[in-house]
Amino acid sequence: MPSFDEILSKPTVFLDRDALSPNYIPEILPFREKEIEKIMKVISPALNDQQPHNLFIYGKTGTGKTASVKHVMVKFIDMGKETAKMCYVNCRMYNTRYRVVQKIAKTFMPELNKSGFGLPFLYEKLLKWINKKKIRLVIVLDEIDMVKDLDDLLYSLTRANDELKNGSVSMIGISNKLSFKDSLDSRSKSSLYETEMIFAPYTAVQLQVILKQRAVIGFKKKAVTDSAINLVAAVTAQETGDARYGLRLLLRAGEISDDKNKSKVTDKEVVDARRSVEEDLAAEIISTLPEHQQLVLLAIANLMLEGSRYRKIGEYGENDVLFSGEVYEMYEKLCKKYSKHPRTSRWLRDYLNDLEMLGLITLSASGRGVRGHTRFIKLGYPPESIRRVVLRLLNKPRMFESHKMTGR
DNA sequence: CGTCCACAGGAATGACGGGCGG
DNA sequence: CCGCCCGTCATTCCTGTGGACG
Repeated sequence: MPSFDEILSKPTVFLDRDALSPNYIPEILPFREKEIEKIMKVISPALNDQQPHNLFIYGKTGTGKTASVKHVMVKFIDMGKETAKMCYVNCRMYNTRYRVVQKIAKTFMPELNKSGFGLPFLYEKLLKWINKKKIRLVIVLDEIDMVKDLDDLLYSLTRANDELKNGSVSMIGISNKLSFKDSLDSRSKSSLYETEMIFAPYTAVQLQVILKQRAVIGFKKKAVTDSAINLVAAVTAQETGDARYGLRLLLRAGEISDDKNKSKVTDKEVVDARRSVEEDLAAEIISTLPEHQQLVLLAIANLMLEGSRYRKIGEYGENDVLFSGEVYEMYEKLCKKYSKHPRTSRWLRDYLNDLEMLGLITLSASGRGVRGHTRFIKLGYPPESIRRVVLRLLNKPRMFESHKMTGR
């Protein structure tokens, strides 16, 4: 049995692992100077007792949107202006109008930190506070496309400005989906898109610089070869250009070196790391999913592996697409196996949309119809990985929420 | 040409749980 | 403690779409 001391005294290539976390905000964000300046420009009126324009930021995952905004936020707060406030809301967690408003209200008025208050009550309280203190409030809505009743939320927040005699409310919306723009009604669209910014994906060369910057902080001197970093950058650029992916790859490569008691991270570790990172990313998302959604994923993965009832090879171009009907059948079968009560097929249709939002599956309209309206379903990750991950979660379950009633 | 199939997604409903005021 | 309000989630019911089929 090893002791903690033994484990901690093991040699390691790391200096500060936190620097490799996607949440780490470095002093300098390379290749985002212009973007940061623009964000500062947009919200600067708040520091001057004026109402800033709303801002919408679009860019693929891992292009530094959140990091840039948070960077600006730190500077904003450093100004120490009493009447200028910023509030960051991650809409993945606060995904309804109610939850968002509650989050904002409780950030500034901790005494409201409980549920049970009605939305109008919280809203009034918030307005009163802004009005009384003449606050210029800037709300950052990260992953704004996750909000289910976004139109209502935007309406409430814009309308606030009509009701306020003093102070104002502005928003910064951040999204990695362009398509969700269409689902907004035109009034909220025009208010949210007063100013618009686009973050382009990093190029391989830019990724190299970014990764090198983090590696210097995160790893011991000379612990990573230049060639390994370049490989990570190349692989990442080739995948999606998602800087987060690159960081994770680097971190995992370091862990592999430590496991093997090597003092250097080389190309070989990067290659090995690549295999496990993909599965990790999926596992992370899947583990936060409710049980029934996991079963749906398992159903899809099974069908992809075993072949589908309707599908004839190559019939609809891609030969690995599924219909929602067969997914539901398989899901019912799995429910039986795990003795859960299946939800209805109506529920499934809504949750397929949710899973698409998370990037776990892809839905595409069959268009000029296979069967009227039907969507093709594809997995965003290799089915073997998904199956492995879900089975692991299903069998050794639930440290949280285990007391929740499942059946009926 | 009408009907049916297989699906999409809107609206209404009801169970549930937290928190309030009395 | 009770009844009530509120938000959330799943179910039920329903209308709409468009190719296949008789």
